[in-house]
Amino acid sequence: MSDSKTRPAVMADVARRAGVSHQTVSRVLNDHPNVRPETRERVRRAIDELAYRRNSSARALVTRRTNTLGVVAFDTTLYGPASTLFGIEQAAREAGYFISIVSLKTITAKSVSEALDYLAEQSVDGVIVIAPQRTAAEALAALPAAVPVVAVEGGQAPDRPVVCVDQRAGAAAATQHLLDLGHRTVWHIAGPMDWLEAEARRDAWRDTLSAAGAAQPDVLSHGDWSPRSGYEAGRRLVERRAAGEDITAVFVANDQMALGVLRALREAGLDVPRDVSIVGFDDIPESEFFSPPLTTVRQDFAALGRNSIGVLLDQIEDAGSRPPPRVVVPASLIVRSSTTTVDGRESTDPSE
Amino acid sequence: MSDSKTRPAVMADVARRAGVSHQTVSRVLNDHPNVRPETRERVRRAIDELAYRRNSSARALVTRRTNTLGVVAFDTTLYGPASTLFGIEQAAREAGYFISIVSLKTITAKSVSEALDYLAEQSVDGVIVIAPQRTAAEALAALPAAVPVVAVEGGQAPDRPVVCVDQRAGAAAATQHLLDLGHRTVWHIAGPMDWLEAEARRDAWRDTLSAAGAAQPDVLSHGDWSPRSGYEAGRRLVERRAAGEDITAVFVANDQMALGVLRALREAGLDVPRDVSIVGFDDIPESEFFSPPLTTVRQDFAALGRNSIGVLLDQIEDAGSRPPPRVVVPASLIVRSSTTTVDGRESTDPSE
DNA sequence: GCCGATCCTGTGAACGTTAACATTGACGGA
DNA sequence: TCCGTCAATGTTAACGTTCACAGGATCGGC
Repeated sequence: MSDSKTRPAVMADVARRAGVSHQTVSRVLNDHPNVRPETRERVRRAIDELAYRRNSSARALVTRRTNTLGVVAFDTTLYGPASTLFGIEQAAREAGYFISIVSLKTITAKSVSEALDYLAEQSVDGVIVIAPQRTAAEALAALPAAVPVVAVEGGQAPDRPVVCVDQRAGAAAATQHLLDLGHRTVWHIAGPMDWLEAEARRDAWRDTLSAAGAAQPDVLSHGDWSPRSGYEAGRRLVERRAAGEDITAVFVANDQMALGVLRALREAGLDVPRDVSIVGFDDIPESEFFSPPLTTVRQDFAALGRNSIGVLLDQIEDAGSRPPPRVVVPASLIVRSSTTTVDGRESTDPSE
Repeated sequence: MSDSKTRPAVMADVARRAGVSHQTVSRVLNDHPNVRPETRERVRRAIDELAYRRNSSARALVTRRTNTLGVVAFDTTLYGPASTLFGIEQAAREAGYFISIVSLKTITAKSVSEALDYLAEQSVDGVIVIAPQRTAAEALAALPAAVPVVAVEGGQAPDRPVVCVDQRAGAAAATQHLLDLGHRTVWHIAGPMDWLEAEARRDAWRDTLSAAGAAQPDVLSHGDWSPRSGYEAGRRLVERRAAGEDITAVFVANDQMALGVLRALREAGLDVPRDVSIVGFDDIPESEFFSPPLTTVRQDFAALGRNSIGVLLDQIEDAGSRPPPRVVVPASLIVRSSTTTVDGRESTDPSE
């Protein structure tokens, strides 16, 4: 006789049990004010007794809101994207939204557009695109916005909201730190030029050197973020030093590549920081335990995620009324032992 | 006159434009065979012209299928979970399913149960729980299964399908590798004992020593997977060596901790692998560029993800008819330069 | 030329919720 | 006393699909 094995209870069942109409049940569910406390309580009890859960599809059908946000990401295996995603998910759940995710293997205009299509099919209420590459940012800018979209690290999309870390400030701090230590100039191992972050870091490095009146060497090498490419860049660095080039300080565009550089230098018998000072970018959990522990720039991914959700929800609330905001999250220099004064003393204190 | 600014087209609009009934449109959309090719084409054209997309909520309402799978994960910032998640997402999308994700900050019976509730509210068709901890696995086992669930790394849940990496085989290979190099015995730095993987690796390490007739030292230390905890374990190792203990080979439960160990050993003036051989577990991208490059065990996360989805879809198809499967994905030893023969020669070739 | 089978298409009714509007009392001021 | 207001509740109609069923062609076989 019990309904344990039959299909789950619906609103009408609850209504019957509580002796009210289904609409009253709906009102209780949606915290509508005009319900007598006593009635509300009765409905609540009926809901509990029947283990009723409202059907989200039916609700979405009539409200035209799925309460779901889409996220398009690229290589969520990397520390940065993974952390950003995590931050986004936390913030979304807190705001009562579900997160539906699409991870791209390759990032092209086509794949980005397909991902958005895919999410549109699920009728998400809004989309966050983690688009650190020029291709992705451009693809995004070109797309007609059927739903609200915010880009994370998405360059200067003219009329699209963007949330990003202050790459330039981070890179400037890294470069300035090395200059403050007395290095005549700072070399740079850059990330792939398709990446906006790589470009921003390189530009800020150049500008900082320029502002300090220091020599502006060419980019030593363009890596692909991987430790391997850092290793190769490191070997090139070693060669150029052997050829007489005066390289004492290097700003590497991310920590993983910095790891490869450290390894190449060690193999060549060079000591970090005595012979060469190294600064990375990202502050991955491993960086503190590299040999030596890496001076690097930390990005606040949690804030990035929170702000993305914040901006997106704003967009959803009042679609297109306000101008698209551009939110910048700070980055901070973390000084460890891979940097020292140019004369090779052990201290890492720039004031010494 | 155009409907560009009005609300999006629905099936009836398409039907009208194609001169058919809405039901025929539905048939075209669902690849129903009994539609004249010519009609089908006409409908297709109308769909394109109106940029029609079917409403997934309405569809879900009547089919009782959302085509969405839930994933409950813990700390998706770690390489392992992030990779697993990536694999799951790829496989799901290929199978035509959406992925809705919940990342837990803390993993308790309560938080797991809440996450499942949360996903149930979204009426997902099934759930994958990445539950590498005993707490999670037990919470999962205790929960009544409203929807099909598969556990990834979920221990021996008696009547719940489980997909996992062959931790034991991986750990055994690591230990045996060190024994084959001539080490009298192998020490172990374990992961947190709440984690099933940590336990499996430790047990397999013990069993391998036992089978080889080697001495079975106590676990050197229990870390928490972090480089820092590995560093601390490494210092303890150094102390015990200084106290005269004969420690020449260590199997560390993951790569990040192994990194910390490497650092502690280097600080103490010990050389890896000359003084101590180290094997890790996970093969994170950085491992190849540690100093020295780390011998480790690689897990096939992509296969893990694919299989999870496969098993889950099977469960959804015929709920509870077949016995819950247990799928094991292989792990493979990757030999690099952090291990060598006991007499300290440089070679890493066990046959030498 | 008829008949059943098969292919194609249309009609009407779900699915379970919320929105819009209607109804009922109770209350207070004129 | 009467009427307007407001709080509490009920009634009915969407929302946009798919499902079940019904019908009209078409075809092959006799």
